[in-house]
Formats: sequence, C-alpha cells, structure tokens
Amino acid sequence: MTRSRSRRANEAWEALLTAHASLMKRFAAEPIWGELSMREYDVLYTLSKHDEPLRLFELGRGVLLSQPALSRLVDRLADRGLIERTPDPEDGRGVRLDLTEAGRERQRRVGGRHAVDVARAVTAALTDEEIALLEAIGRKLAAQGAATPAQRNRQEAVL
Amino acid sequence: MTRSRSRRANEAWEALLTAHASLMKRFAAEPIWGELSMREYDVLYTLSKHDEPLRLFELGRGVLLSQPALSRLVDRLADRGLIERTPDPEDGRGVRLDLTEAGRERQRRVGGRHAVDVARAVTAALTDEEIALLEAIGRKLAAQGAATPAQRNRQEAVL
DNA sequence: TTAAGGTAGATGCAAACGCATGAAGATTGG
DNA sequence: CCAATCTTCATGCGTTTGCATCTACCTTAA
Repeated sequence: MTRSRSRRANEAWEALLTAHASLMKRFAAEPIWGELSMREYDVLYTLSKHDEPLRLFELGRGVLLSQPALSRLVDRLADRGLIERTPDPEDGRGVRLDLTEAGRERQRRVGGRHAVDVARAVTAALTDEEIALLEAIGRKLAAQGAATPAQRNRQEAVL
Repeated sequence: MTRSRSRRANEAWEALLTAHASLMKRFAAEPIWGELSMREYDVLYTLSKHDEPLRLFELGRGVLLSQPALSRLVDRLADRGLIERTPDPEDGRGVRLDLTEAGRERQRRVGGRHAVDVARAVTAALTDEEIALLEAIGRKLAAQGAATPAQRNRQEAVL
C-alpha cells in the first residue's frame, strides 16, 4: 500500500539532503572562491545563465534566501561592481539585474574552477547512466517544487 | 572524451541543487514547524536517528553549518529544554548530546507532519523506480562527499 | 615524562539573515 | 475613473551566522 511508498519517498529525500550537505561542505572547503561566498556565486551564476536581465523576484526563485536577504545581497554585489541594477522601464516597481563585465568575468573564473571540482566528485561517485538519471530526476523534482504556489487559506479563514 | 562526461556531471549537480532549493522552499512554507526553524528541526531529527548520544562534531557532519553556529544552535535548543548536554566521560573536551523527552516528542510531532509533505511532493513527481534510484544515487554521492577529508597541504607547504 | 602538535568545543565581533513592515507602482472591480 | 487590493522591492530591528581566536584536553614521540 501507500505506506511503503511514502516511506521510500522520505528515505530518498533524506538521501538527497545528505548528498547535498555533504558535497556542499566539500565544495565550500575548496580554495577557489576568492572574495565570493557560495551564495554570491550562486547569484552571479544564475544571472550568467540568462541573456536578458532578471528581475529580483525571478532571481529569488532559484536562490534559497528570503527576499530581503536577496535584496541586500544584490546591493553588495552592485556596490562591488559585479552586478548592474537598473529600474525596469516596463514596471516602475521592478529592478533589472545584469552582470557587469567584471561580474561576468568573475563568474567565469570561479565557475570554471568550481566545475572541475563538481565534475571530479560526481564522476567519481556515479556511472554515466546514474548521472543521466540524477539530472532527469532532479528536473522532475524541481518542477514539482515550483508547482502549486499556494493554497493555505484554511486556518486563517476559520478565525 | 572526458569533456562530455564532466559537462553532464555538472548539469546533474545543478539539477540536484535546483530540486533541493525548490523543494526546501516549498517545505519551509508549510505551516507545520511551530517554534522550530528547519535547521533546528534538522538537528533534532539527526539526534532522533541515533540511540546513543552524539558528539557535537558528529552532529556537524550532517548539518550544513559552521562549528560555532552549530555550537550555539545546540545552546539554544538546550536552553529550551529540547536537548540535553552532558560532558563526555571518555573525552574531557567533548560533549554528549541527546534529545530530552520533550525534544523527542517535538521531533515526532513536527517530523510526522513534515514526512507527509515530503511524501506528497516526492511521490507526485517520481515513479517508484525513480524514487529507489534517487535514494541509491543520493547515498553514493553522500559517500563521495564524506571521503577524502583533506589533502590540501600543497600551497601552504610551498610557502 | 613531557614538550609539541592536534582536536573539540566555546566566545568576541562584524557581517548577514529573517520577519515585520513600509512605500510605490500595478491591477482589478464597481 | 478611482478606490481597494496586490505585487515588487527596500528598510528597521532583533537574531543567527561565519571567521578568527581561545581554552582545555588528548595524542604522539623523543
């Protein structure tokens, strides 16, 4: 019945969490980051993946950080000249974020070294087939996480 | 050649990161946590998995947190009566950490609700086979992360 | 035995975070 | 058209984090 399937789902999730924590520690310990924290790098990397500037809230979808924290993280990166912040002409509330040339260059430098470490760790642990499966499974899970934005009006509605 | 394999490894890792961030946000948004942060819950959960008390540094292996931060997080949980902290009789430097009855009870309560959410998300996204694969792959990656504790004496040794 | 070096955990302090809230532009319904 | 509501981002403030460092204890080797 469902019992076993739920249990297995939880065990798989725990395995994912453990893998995440374990490898993140490993990567964080590598002497490749320079002045960047991993979170800052994550933001630079996300921006580097997109050609058009991103809105702050779009950036927020990919980053595990509260909106105010992200807002200030972007502040700092802008102060350091790695990110350009311009008001969105199509939405007076919004901000358009883009890498500066220095930011793009910095991302490439650090990203190149980091990619080596990632490849080393992942290929050492998994076969080609497992790597492909991990990517497919990760995408499915990510899609699931993004869905169903909210339906929590129960408790509040009652009071 | 190695090129493609490295690239695939990086894409798989990115998929894992995205899945992690996406689902963590989802779970964090659930109204099940009460007075606990997810990090605090993580510590309670880790302790609940072990019968004997854990050392602080053992706890640290599973938690993505610096040693001082973990030390103080445990402080707070002890102040709240959820964790018991006793000096290790076999190692004068060490501390033995265990859940109090209140801590165990709190973990069970929150953990039960959380497990439901995890199962819902994971089973909605994956087949039984994928769930099994995710668990196997996660364990392999975690083992890889834990291995090779350190061999960074190159740069330092040179100077 | 004891000096040198290593490991476990705690603490001072500045930086970063989350929550609550605010200001301002967008959107929607009457 | 405009009031009410929602969305986007910023800011005040108390809490938590990380880095550097310290103390205390363990281990090793001479």
